[in-house]
Amino acid sequence: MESKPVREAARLVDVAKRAQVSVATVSRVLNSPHIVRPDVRQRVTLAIKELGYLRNAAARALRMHSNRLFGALVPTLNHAIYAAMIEALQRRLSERGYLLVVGQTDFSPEAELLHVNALIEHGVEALVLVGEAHAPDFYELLERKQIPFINTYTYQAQASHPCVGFDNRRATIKMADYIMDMGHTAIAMIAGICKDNDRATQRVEGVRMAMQSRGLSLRPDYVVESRYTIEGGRHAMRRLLALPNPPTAVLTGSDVLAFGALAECKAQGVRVPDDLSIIGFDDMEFAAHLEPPLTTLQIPLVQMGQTAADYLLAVVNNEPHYDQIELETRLVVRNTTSRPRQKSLKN
Amino acid sequence: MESKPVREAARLVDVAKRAQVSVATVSRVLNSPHIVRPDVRQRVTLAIKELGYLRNAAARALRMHSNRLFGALVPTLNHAIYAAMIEALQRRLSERGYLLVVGQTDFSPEAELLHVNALIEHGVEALVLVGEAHAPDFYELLERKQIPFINTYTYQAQASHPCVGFDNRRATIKMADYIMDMGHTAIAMIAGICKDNDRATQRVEGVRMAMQSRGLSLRPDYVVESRYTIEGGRHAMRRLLALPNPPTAVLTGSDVLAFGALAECKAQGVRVPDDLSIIGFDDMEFAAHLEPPLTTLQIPLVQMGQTAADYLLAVVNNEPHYDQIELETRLVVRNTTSRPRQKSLKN
DNA sequence: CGAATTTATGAAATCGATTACGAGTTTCGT
DNA sequence: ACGAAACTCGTAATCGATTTCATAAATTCG
Repeated sequence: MESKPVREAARLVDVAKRAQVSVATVSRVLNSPHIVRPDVRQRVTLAIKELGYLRNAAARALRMHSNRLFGALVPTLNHAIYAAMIEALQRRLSERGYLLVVGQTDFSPEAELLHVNALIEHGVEALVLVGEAHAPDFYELLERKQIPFINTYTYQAQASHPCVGFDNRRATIKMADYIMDMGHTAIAMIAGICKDNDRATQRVEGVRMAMQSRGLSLRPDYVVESRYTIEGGRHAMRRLLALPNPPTAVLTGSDVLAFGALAECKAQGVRVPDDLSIIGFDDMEFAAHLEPPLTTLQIPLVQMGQTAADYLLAVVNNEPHYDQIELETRLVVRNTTSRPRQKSLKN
Repeated sequence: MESKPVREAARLVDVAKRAQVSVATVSRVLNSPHIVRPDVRQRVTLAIKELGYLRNAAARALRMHSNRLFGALVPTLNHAIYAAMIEALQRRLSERGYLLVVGQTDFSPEAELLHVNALIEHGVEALVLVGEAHAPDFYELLERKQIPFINTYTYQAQASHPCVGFDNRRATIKMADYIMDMGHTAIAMIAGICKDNDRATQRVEGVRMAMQSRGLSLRPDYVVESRYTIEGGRHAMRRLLALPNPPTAVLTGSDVLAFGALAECKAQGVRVPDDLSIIGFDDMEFAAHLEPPLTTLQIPLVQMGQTAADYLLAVVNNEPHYDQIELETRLVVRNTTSRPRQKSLKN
């Protein structure tokens, strides 16, 4: 059918030939149109349109040492909190003409290290990471390759690496203080899996610290780790309710866990908040629509994605910027928290 | 501080020099190690390690006309169904040594067209798309540039483009048949925004077709479109309940909408399923944990992502493949559906 | 042990866009 | 109308990895 074997993609020289100019000129109308005479510019623009010419980014990147490509490594995209951050990040980058390639680490530093090699080979100019705990080789590699990056979901004023987010310890301290102010002392924590997860670990630490500073202590059997699923939350709550002395308040490391905890309570006839108070973490959309509406800690996910983008954009363009950026969290009090009852649960 | 201005990144020639071989040889140990003598290979491998050499993908892509880079364009990452598909897609691609760049179209064909140019310039070898309705120029561009692609979340045996997913009409027909079999005739639909969204549109059509084939018709005021949020679902349900003759069953285009619908019912004291039946769409994790557990249609999101990856991988490697792939949906009956009551709701 | 193969290696061309440098052209003042 | 300054534009080198082709080394075999 096809008579002439058409070159699938028009190149700069093809445009040049058609517009009767040199490749340099075509390149110029592409990159700095103002230095090209209007009539020539128009001829070239026309040729570009007619041929449907699109730049070859590989050639451009090779010559320019820049790709307009950023990378992001998150534990998984299948958790709303990461997806929401990435959504905002991608959107902002796209506005600035950058592309985003995503990788998933499954909460594993080894997987992260593996991924980052591929990303660097592909010439990403900057990286968005999650958390501050990365493999030792990881930081070393980024340093050696001079790749700007930023840790998200984490903040420490004295952090030795760029970061944007919030202090995970202070976050759960806020939750614990609130619940202790209400009079609770039997406080449990349903956390994410802490291994290789600095955020989950710090959230538990925050609760522990807050309790200790009031002379209380976080009992080991009151700390249950679980995967970030509703089922995980249910399972953890089941364990807590089976204890001889169940807690009167349960703090969680995620709204998803709180969802599960709440569901299990209802299944077992434990009334929330009368018998038991629950606090979530993230303030996802469903939190306000649970029954009763969930008291939780709001996290600025969208702002975090945008800020991460802005930070890296500033760095690669040599613009001024702060290296540690703290964002606000906010305790949203709804109806899963109340003062503890006088008598203990088992009665 | 820095005495000698170290070249930030080692190149192939640097490795060659250090290993006392030519660049050709280094390239060979990288790409087809078996054809180079073991001792030489070892020397080269050592040099690569010592220098921390990483391939320059731009140069490689320029020469090879291939990037090991795929693209995906989804409406948004902030909806679990897209995020879950992308998660599976990315995972599979990563196993095969490919990177994935993601873009978001916000359900807008124009945004999609804009994005795809950037993706092609960056040399993506193949594209994963959502739905079958794309801008006219869009298909033409992909055709001209010879970029393999596949439409997801959609299936038609006679489709003129590659696709993997399910027939959205048949999906809601299944739901409607089920609810009609139970005796319902006053059936409403809470759909997504249908403009520029072929899946949402077809889901409404499916309900309409199923009803018509039993001599019923879908009343215009029983179709409410709304954004894919819980609040959107609540709002839509509020509209339906305010009708002079509210429906006895509500089909939805998403579990998120069903969540909202259910929440609104509870807020208004409408008992589900006694007064009103609700069916979701997607079978997300929370569906099983709502109160009562949600009857819904299960969608093979993970399988869809994997299959899309496998399809495109097969195409770019000239392996055999089917162009239209149908995946199974399954009605998961839980407790938000029952026979309608004898008397109408308003009584 | 030397000729015929087979195998391993290197030199150089190539992919496509950018840009320093220099040549050619226009503008302008006097 | 002539020369200087200001613009435009084209030639050719360059980015780094791959690969063809030719040559050198190793192996086989009579």
